[in-house]
Amino acid sequence: MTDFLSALNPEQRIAVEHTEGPLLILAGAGSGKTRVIAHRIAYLIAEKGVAPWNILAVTFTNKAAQEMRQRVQRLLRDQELSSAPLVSTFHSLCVRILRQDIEKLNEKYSRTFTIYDQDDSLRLIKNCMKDLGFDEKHLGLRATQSTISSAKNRGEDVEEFTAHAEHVDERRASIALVYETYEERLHANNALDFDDLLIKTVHLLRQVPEVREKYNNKFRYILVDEYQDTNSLQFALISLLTEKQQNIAVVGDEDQSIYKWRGADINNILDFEIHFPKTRTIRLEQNYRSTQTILDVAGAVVKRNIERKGKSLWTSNPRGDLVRYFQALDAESEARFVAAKILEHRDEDYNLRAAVLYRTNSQSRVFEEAMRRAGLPYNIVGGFSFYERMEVRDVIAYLKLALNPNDSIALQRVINSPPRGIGKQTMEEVERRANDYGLSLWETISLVIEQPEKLSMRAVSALRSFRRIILRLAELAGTDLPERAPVGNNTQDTSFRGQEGGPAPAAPSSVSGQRSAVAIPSDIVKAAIFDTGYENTLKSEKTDEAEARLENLQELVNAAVDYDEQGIEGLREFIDHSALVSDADQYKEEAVVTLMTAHSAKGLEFPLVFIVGLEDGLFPHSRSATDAAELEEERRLCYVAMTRAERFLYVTHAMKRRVYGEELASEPSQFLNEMPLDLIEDLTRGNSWLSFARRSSAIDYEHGNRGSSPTVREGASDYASDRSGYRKERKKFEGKTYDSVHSIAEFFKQRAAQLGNTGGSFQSTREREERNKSARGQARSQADQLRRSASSARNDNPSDSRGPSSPLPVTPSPGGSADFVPGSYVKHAQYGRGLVLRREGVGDSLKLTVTFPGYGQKKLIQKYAGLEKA
DNA sequence: TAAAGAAAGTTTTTT
DNA sequence: ACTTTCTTTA
Repeated sequence: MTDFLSALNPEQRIAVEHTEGPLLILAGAGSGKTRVIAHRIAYLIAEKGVAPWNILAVTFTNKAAQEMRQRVQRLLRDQELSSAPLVSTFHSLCVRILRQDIEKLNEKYSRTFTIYDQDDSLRLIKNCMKDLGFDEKHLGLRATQSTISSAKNRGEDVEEFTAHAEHVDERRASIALVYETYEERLHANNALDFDDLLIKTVHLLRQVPEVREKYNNKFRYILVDEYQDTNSLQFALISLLTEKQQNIAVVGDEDQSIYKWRGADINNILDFEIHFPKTRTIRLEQNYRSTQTILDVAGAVVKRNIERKGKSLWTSNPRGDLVRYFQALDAESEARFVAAKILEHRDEDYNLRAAVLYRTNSQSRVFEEAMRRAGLPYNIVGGFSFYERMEVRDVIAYLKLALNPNDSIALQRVINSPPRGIGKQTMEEVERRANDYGLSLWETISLVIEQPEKLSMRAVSALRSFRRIILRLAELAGTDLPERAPVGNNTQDTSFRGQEGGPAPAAPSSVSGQRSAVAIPSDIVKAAIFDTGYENTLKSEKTDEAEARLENLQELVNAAVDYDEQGIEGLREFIDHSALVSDADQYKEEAVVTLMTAHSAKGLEFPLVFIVGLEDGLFPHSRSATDAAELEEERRLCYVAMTRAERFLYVTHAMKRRVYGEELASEPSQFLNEMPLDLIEDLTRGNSWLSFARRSSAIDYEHGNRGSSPTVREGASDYASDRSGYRKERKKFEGKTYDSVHSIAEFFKQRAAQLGNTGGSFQSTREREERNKSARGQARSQADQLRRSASSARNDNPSDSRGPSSPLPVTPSPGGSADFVPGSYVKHAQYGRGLVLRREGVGDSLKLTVTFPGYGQKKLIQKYAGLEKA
């Protein structure tokens, strides 16, 4: 028999052996937590004789669940098992429970409920807003969705939210109305959104003792991964499930909490010992993944967080190489650099897996192109997942309709795709009458065919053919449908589903009178592609794009084959799966290069990691800039990204970047400044932000120098020798020099002060005044200035490089002289001719950001820099 | 009604 | 830059 303990270190062993009672495992990055969970499950089964079906392990992503399953399976490959332990995500666990027992909740939901993913939910909210007559722009569609979602996650139902809203403001009151309508319609569609999956499960467990009892008895041992990211609903769910046994083991790391924005409550892990009094706590602090250097650099960054208990992570791994840094000109050259480096590494070790981690999905495109050009096979996680592709969603919508024709969102999606002559006007009429009668769109269509009223014959026959298609699919799926919609009464009986908690739909008088054998899932999927005319329409297009779409649909059929044995329940599972797969699930271990967001990378590891786009406003993201807590979350995210690396870590940033199609200059990320510079190797050719940061310790002064250039002193070029001096020596120049190097420190201090951080603790009064002045100057639209400078830079016409006497047509900054406006050219004794990008402050503290060819961007104090117009 | 062309919004992270 | 949505035209 396998010895499940010998491969573990002492702490890991305790974590595995402590099987009874609450257990909190505080596991640092790379400390082998997945290993511990897998061993624990195997140990419970093999050594403690626990039945597999009494074990539940919960993760956040399907990918993590799958990995866990495989690991357990590998450990137990010698055992004869009657079943496998349940390893599931929170959401699929909820679906599993609800598909069994939701009818016991007595909220008139049937077991055949539909799951609305974010996109479906957004469409529904949109419909609600439209019908309520709210202006989508004014209220903000997405903002409304996220407000409602966070209310739901806080456990605020419509009544509570409305009660709060009435006293706040009009906007919130409007959202309350949308919330109310949204909930009504979800219910009328027999649909649950992602939040509902958790909410309804918690309700069910809370309100129905018999169900709670059942699952308490079933799941005698519960394990939760990434516990720091659980929200209050997930906590409630876990508490309810383990109420009786209290055999609950959770694994987490406060430094890797990156989902606060989604309602994750860090207190769940911090207060675990309070929630579960007899908790045994174990710390796993030995890192097996990364080199000492990578750990040191990552640790130095996350140490800046104040909201942190702090723990020490150590490793017996070698020091390894320095972290490598590269400053790119723009996003394209950044991507080229990354591709070139991956190729280089592959010359050494052909199987070296690499990851490129970015903050936002929009950054992925350039990297995709660069990889393709370099001939590197890559795998992209996120962005457009397979199940998010239009054609796939369309076919899934047909399938959803086959199982539940009252799903109005699915119906709206496909009623006219492929085009079958049911246009906007027709749909508006159908929707109007659906509202009047209080029927679903599907029911209304049946009614409208009988009584067309305003509708043209053409529209009616189009509707009739659509109805036939759905009836046919429903028949294949074995869904019982009433021959006709309940005609005539205009009461609000919108849900023909079971009033008494039963799955309702009518008597077993199916369409054709006799029930045909239910088809297997893949056949129904095929029918949804062929019988709907979808395939023919795509085929007749004869474009490459249509070709690709057809291939995707073929892929969908292939995916469905896996569910064939399970019959109609298989189809339902197939559809559930399509709603619940996440981006991270597309990650394939075999891929040479994986492109993904830092968020998606959580839980993964790679020998070679690139963290790209380390720029102010991007990473950390500008949306986090106003809030110190959010900035700390960004920092944790950066920490997560860095600790993915096993052997080689690269950090890069670009000088400029297109945002919304506009080119903007970018500053290096403050996180770069937080890395120990002596552990970083600069791969930039020529001058970079980093080389200036290093040189600062060797610079005495730089103001007023003309002609001769004493600026860069001895030792400045061999920064290798004074790497460590940077921070310490910087202080002595405070408030004296305003050269470009100083401005870097100044820049970061300002940033810290804006965030209300303690970063500016050693600033002088004078500096504070300076900052206040410059803040006023900054108030002007940065984008506007850049647009101006960009346009004049493009135009090399000498008349555009006018001196102070004829400035560009820009508003002069308040109170300042009109000299050196953004867009004009200046001459610097050392750097030569440069373009003014930005100006801040007035009078003596007038500062200019100037870009000099070959030297990059500099921030200069006009008074000292000795600038001339050029 | 559908296709083509114009305008506007979009990008933080995700189950 | 790119995609969705609105407007015009056939």
